[in-house]
Amino acid sequence: MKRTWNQHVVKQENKTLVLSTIINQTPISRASVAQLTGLNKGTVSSLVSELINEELVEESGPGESSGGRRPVMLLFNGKSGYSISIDLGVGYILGALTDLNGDILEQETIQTHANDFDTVYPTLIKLIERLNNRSPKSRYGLIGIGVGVPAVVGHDGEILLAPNLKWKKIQLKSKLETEFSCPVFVENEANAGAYGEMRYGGKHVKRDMIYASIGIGIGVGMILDSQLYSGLNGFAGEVGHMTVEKDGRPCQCGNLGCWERYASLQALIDEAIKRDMIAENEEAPLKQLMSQAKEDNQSVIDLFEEIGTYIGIGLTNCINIFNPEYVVIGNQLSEAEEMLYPSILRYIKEHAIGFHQRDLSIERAKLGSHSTVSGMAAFTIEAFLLNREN
Amino acid sequence: MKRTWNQHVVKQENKTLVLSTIINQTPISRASVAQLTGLNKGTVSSLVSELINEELVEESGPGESSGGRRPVMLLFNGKSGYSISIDLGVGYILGALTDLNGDILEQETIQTHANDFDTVYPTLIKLIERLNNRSPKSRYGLIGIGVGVPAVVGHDGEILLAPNLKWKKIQLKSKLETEFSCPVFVENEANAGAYGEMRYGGKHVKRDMIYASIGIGIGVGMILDSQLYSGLNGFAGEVGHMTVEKDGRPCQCGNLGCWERYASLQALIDEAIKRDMIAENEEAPLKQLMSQAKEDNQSVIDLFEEIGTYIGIGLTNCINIFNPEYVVIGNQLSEAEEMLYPSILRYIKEHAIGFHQRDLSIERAKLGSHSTVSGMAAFTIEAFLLNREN
DNA sequence: AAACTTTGTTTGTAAATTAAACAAAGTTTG
DNA sequence: CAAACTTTGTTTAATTTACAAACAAAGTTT
Repeated sequence: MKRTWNQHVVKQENKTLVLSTIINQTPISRASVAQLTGLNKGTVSSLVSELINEELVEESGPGESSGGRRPVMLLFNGKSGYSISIDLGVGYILGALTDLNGDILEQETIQTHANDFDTVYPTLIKLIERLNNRSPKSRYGLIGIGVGVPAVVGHDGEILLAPNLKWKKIQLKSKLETEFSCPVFVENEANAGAYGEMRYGGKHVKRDMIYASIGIGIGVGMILDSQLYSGLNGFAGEVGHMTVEKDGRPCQCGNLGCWERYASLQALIDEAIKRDMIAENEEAPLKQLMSQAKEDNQSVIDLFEEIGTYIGIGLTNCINIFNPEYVVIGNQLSEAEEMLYPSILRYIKEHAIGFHQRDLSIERAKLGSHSTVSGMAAFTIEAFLLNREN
Repeated sequence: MKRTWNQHVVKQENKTLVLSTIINQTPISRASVAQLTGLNKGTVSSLVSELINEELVEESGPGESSGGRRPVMLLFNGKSGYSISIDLGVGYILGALTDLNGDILEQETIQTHANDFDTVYPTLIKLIERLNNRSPKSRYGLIGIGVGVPAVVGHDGEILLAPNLKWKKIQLKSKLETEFSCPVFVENEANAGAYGEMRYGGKHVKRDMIYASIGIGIGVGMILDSQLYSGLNGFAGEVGHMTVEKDGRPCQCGNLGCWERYASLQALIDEAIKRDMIAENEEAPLKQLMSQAKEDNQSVIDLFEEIGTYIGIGLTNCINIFNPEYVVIGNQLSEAEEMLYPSILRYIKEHAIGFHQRDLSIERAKLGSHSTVSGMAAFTIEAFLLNREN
């Protein structure tokens, strides 16, 4: 007979609750799980034994007694499956093989010279195949593939527009699903970065967070109430095109005075060229400028301060609008932390609403260049763990 | 014996589901409820009979047959309880008595001349008492009181700061709860307005919406995924203090170039005085200016266009950030629709990201000056209907 | 008028949680 | 050091709830 739908849902939810409690509080005893979740000890016991059968949970040795029988500690088994995550950037592809803990086991970066899809796609396929071949044997094998792209991505995983890659309307998700017969997730790179920083970027989960991905362009991922917010069509967060100066510099997007034109890596490069600090075809412009600043070149230092101030302006807007707990700065420009942060922090301190500064932290991305890849891994893993029909 | 928690929750959720289906699709038969919710016919029958006992649902006559036995139509009974909602503004208090449908049965506006709490509070109490006395007899009586204030309100209902009222740290919620022994809800006026427009402002519920309350100041309420977003400490949405011009006009908040300094009613008045269009102590400045504009006073028309353009700048930022389905403009300045909208729409059309314009509508608040009051009613009613322990 | 349809109720069953008893393995205390 | 207490984890019986299926009621169609 078919399962009675709602009872089934209750069980599934409780099982998921038990599993995520074990993941978050590992190692933990059955008794503590029961106390934390509010479920009955018996219920926890039976659900845990199912999870052990499914190889998602393991018993480790006995723990410390607290005045009675010693508890049997439970561990989440992150080795029962693997995910492959890709950070598909402009000029590079970063691929990573992770276990279900999100820990990176293998990784590979490829420098790309052409960005057109027909060149990139075969490279991508081969990269995924190589990573997959290097994955250890496991019960569930490859549980999914996640790809982060600097693009406007629809809710259905379609790449609608990637200006810097010059891509338009590409069904990457369904192509990869056909190729590898496993679930595929495609997301905006800043959204993925935000999620990665929330999940793996610190001791405790961050409920309300703004992740500013400041590279060639600026993207912002928003975590609101512990959930990624992505708007009606799945392409919110184009905060880079927020007006910060009326009748300001023209932007490709058609607007004037966009934040991105003042506070991105591209803006830094453009200004540096204009001011004869670097050559137009400089290979590593950011490194060049950073070393000049370290050599006390005052005009370069001033330029960094200018850019920092503009970053501060945009972040202040975000803070006033969202009142987040954390602001996390990631992607390439965050490498110039030393030169930029003082002016960023100064602007925010002087201009953001006082209330909103009370519980606010501003940090550099803890995962460095792996924010996006880790976020995509988290999406993939959670989709697998939370939506199992079992 | 105590209820087994999770089974209880399932039943409660299903009952709530049945009830909201009846509310949203009224009139509807048991069979249709079963089909819409996916619940079994028997389950629906038993839940409906409980709801009828609780006087929340009524049977009306038989409906149209569709080739078989005629269905018994079910109606939501909005008369089994009443809520009182208050829009506590600067210079006025608007109070309304509503039924559980959110329909306003009685209302009263009081013009206040002093805004200090010790003067306003007794007036407020008397207003609520008068409205309560006028309420019909009903099973549940006064199910709650909702108050919308132009203030930063904490999650616990404390008024932290209301600059225009010059209030600070006022425990309005607990005071009123002691006074009237019923649940009390205090919310920011723009948040309430957003919620009101979502619930009662049109045929279908709006999932992603920005409600801009443009009065003396500017507040913005955000509905994201059908939920009011209010940030970590419950005081997000101070979008009025978003920088739109670097090194621009100074604001009381301490920042420079805040949106509110360019696009609010106060900004309109300030500029009009500066340009000698109205006197400094003009009683109804907005009406004055509107009639001047209607008399083809070009410089006044230009001023409205300027303000409209600035409103457009801020709204464009919101659109680019949130990618909402609807932008709704409410509060006093929305009365000047005629003079402002062309320039607002023009700016947005020319500057917002194209993708985000695809499914976007920009509207004037459908509920006019009742957005806030209706939103507070919705909060109160839903808290009652959805959180009954029964 | 007989056959079919749709609505709504009733009845027996299956699934899942819970409480409570019990077993196991420590710790504390007199 | 043994008896008493504590904590952990399992087992069992009871309870709750939803569901499927049968049934009753009230139409429509042929």
